[in-house]
Amino acid sequence: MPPSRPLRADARRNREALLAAAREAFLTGDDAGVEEIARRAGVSVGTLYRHFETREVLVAEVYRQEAAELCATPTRLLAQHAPDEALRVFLLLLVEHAAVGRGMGEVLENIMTTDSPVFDDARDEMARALDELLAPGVAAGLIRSDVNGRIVLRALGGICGMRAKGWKDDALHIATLLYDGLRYGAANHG
Amino acid sequence: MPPSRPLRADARRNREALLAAAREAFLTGDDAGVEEIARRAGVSVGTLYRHFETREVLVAEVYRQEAAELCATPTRLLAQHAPDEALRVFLLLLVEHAAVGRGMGEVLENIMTTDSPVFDDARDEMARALDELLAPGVAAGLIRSDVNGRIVLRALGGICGMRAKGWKDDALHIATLLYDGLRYGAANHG
DNA sequence: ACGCAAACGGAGTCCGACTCACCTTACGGA
DNA sequence: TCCGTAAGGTGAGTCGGACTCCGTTTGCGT
Repeated sequence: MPPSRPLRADARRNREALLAAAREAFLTGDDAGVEEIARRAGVSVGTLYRHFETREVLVAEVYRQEAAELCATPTRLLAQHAPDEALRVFLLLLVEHAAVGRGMGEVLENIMTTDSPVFDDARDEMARALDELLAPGVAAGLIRSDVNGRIVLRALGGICGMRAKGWKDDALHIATLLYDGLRYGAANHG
Repeated sequence: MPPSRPLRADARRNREALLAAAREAFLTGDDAGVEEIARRAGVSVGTLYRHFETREVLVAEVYRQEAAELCATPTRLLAQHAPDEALRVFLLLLVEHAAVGRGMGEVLENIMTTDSPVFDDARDEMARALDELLAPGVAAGLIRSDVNGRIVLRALGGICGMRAKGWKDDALHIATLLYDGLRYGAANHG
């Protein structure tokens, strides 16, 4: 049920501006405070808090859109690759995605490693996308059957949260380890 | 070079008390602030900061001791198990260790996924311990050769940072995936 | 045009890490 | 044994960032 009454025009504009400013801030990882985000959006903190209960909710909202985009790729990958290869490509893609800005990685980590209801939507969506990616691999005996989207999601969380200097190479390396782990117990593995 | 002059008696006592209070607070995960830790140690914040530059340094110091204990186990495990089994047991042990208190997990995550010089000692020590554990497995063809302690450490970081409710089961599951990933490319794998 | 609910502004509160100017005390030397 | 002094301790205060509150402004239905 969408809000009983549509937003007033100025309110909708401000909401958009806030999301845009927040996206800019979070994805480039310049960890701006709420004050700064509001300023860049041309509104006051009060307005920011009218639209988003907490900073975290704003973060979640920004990221929900990114996640939606990411969640659309499994279908595309499955159309172009064998199930196991599609999974491998997706894992690497995720690391790339987290690498765009440090902010992104932190949000991904929060989505993946916490229970926070704020991220429920994004989490469910991504788990579903991963299930979609895993199922054909399992069916084909390329992927072990004792895993599901949620587990893979949680396993990826750690990778995305890495904050060390040479983290991207390490993350790719670890994604490969995880991928191989996912194939290890498969019917046709070897 | 240890401090040019030994600590005065009262200073040493207070330092001990602070470490004890901090250990208590961090390992039980009741995330106490510096004020509270100082209070429990029977000193003021000023004194806390005389001994530890920042809260993080205090955390690091508390954890260095835990890490040292953990780092001693690989040798013991190798004496009792085949190299690959020793590695498996160690990974599970680490999850148990992180489960003791939520605080511990967070510190482990920081050690593993950041570059913070504050944790250099603990990190080096743990990477060395893991190398010690990996080497015989690689030599025996049971573990793939393209990994090292640092990589495994970073991979584990994510697991330890998990804050969700049913995290421990998931963590064990993921540790298994990682373990299998580490065996996947081994000479004798299959 | 008018009224008013919806939305906005921004000074102010809260909270936790951290600082600093001043006070206290251990302890080595006379 | 007592003194000088530097090491050590104290806690009110600063700082920064998330969040709140209420007086003011404004879109929009009538």
